[in-house]
Amino acid sequence: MQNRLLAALPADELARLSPHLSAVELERGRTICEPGDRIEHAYFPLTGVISLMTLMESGAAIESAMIGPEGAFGLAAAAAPRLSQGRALVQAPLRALRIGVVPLHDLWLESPFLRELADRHGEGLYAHAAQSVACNALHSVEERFCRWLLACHDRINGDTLALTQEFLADMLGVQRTTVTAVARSLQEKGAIRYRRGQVDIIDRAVLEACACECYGVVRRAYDRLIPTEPLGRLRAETEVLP
Amino acid sequence: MQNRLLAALPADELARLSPHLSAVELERGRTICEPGDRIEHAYFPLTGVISLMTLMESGAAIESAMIGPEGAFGLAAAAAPRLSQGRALVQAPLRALRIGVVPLHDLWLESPFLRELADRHGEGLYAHAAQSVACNALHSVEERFCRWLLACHDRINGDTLALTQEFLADMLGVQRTTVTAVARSLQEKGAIRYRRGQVDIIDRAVLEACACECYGVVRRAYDRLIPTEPLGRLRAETEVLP
DNA sequence: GTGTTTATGTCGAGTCCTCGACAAACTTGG
DNA sequence: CCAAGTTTGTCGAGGACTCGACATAAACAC
Repeated sequence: MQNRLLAALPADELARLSPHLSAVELERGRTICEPGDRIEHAYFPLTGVISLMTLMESGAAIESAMIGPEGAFGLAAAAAPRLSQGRALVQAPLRALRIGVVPLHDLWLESPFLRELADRHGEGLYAHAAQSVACNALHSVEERFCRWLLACHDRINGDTLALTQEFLADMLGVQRTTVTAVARSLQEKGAIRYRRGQVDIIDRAVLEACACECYGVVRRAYDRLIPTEPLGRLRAETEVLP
Repeated sequence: MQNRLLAALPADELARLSPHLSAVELERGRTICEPGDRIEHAYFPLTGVISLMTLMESGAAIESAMIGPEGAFGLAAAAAPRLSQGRALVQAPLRALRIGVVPLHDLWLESPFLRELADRHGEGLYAHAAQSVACNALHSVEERFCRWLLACHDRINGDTLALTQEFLADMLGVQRTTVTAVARSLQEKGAIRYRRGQVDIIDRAVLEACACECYGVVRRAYDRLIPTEPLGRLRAETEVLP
């Protein structure tokens, strides 16, 4: 798997970035940023998931958006120093290319492509969060559970997610007992199999049938926003995309 | 009241923008953009509220963020042509300065201040949406109702909001009967008074006590992000802000 | 004023989810 | 193997909100 943002950069610009990119692997559960931390590096996932979490006074931490190989964490800091709004948490084991914000800023100054990609990525994150606002207001826990599994599955290699029900309950902002009930129901439907701390995706079709529209909406938004191949000279400046 | 983004621009740059700014007044209920529409103008509210709504297949339309004199609609289109993600709806009667995306883009090309403000504003919108994700998952309708009223109150002149309970129910993504019950409860507490199609804010302190933390969190996020006075030459590029 | 439309009030059954408590099963470390 | 910790299963009472249905009241058109 490769990173879609890096893949969208023209080859010569990617070559300029390369000397500053270093490969990192981060285990599940690691936090990249806490709220208010200054963003020091941008991460371009190759595989794995970074969850952007909103922290509440009660201690609850809920996922507001998800970043995988289709995007990057910290891209907003390419333009100017930024503090992290929420917590950035490694949700599924991460292989990523990392770059300091200073060299990233240097390329950002010179590359209209990178600037355009950063803007589009920001739009994608907003689209994800905005959809989740409505999703959390309107959809059942089962629908949201399936949506979340699918989004995660898209961003990892393999069909196995390492996570506890307790953890997932936090991400969705619901009780653990509710997650237990939903997980059992989905297992009976043949969509997943789970054991202690692990969920296997058995049948994506069933999951998609049980998920709300939000999964597809967000996925299509990213597909429109983030190209899958390098931007041509003209396209970046003229093509009308949301 | 004036627009905080315009107020944050250096005087000479604002002067360059001025010839292209035209004053507009839009009545409540008017839609500025539907999903997928190309954004043609940016709006800098002087007073009033633009709601960014997420539309669902069911026809439900839920507010994901709110724009008032602290921000602008369509600023993302300053960088490059953009399509509207959701519906932009005039929520409270709007007096705004409007500018075509073309002249806005021209200044954007030359002004690092405008670019920085646009980025920060995008961060603010994301913060608003991300907070709402958690809010909708965790907080009661009464808390969210109060939060919404306060946010709206901040952005208008006066203490009266023209809206029906049905409409507010849609915005919050709940049943109208639930809104009716909550409104009555708040009236009994002396926080508001309402009649057909109208809500008066009587006691902000009571509303704040009944609202969830999200109101303050989002407000402080905007206060950090969007300056209240013109950016100095150095500040825009160096000051560390989220 | 009259009739129509729109907004609000009310009621009750039903559902989804919460919240606390505790038991059972698995995992890990000594 | 045993003890400790963690994860999952289960139960039940209760609450918040849904959903449909219908009554009432205000605003508006004519």
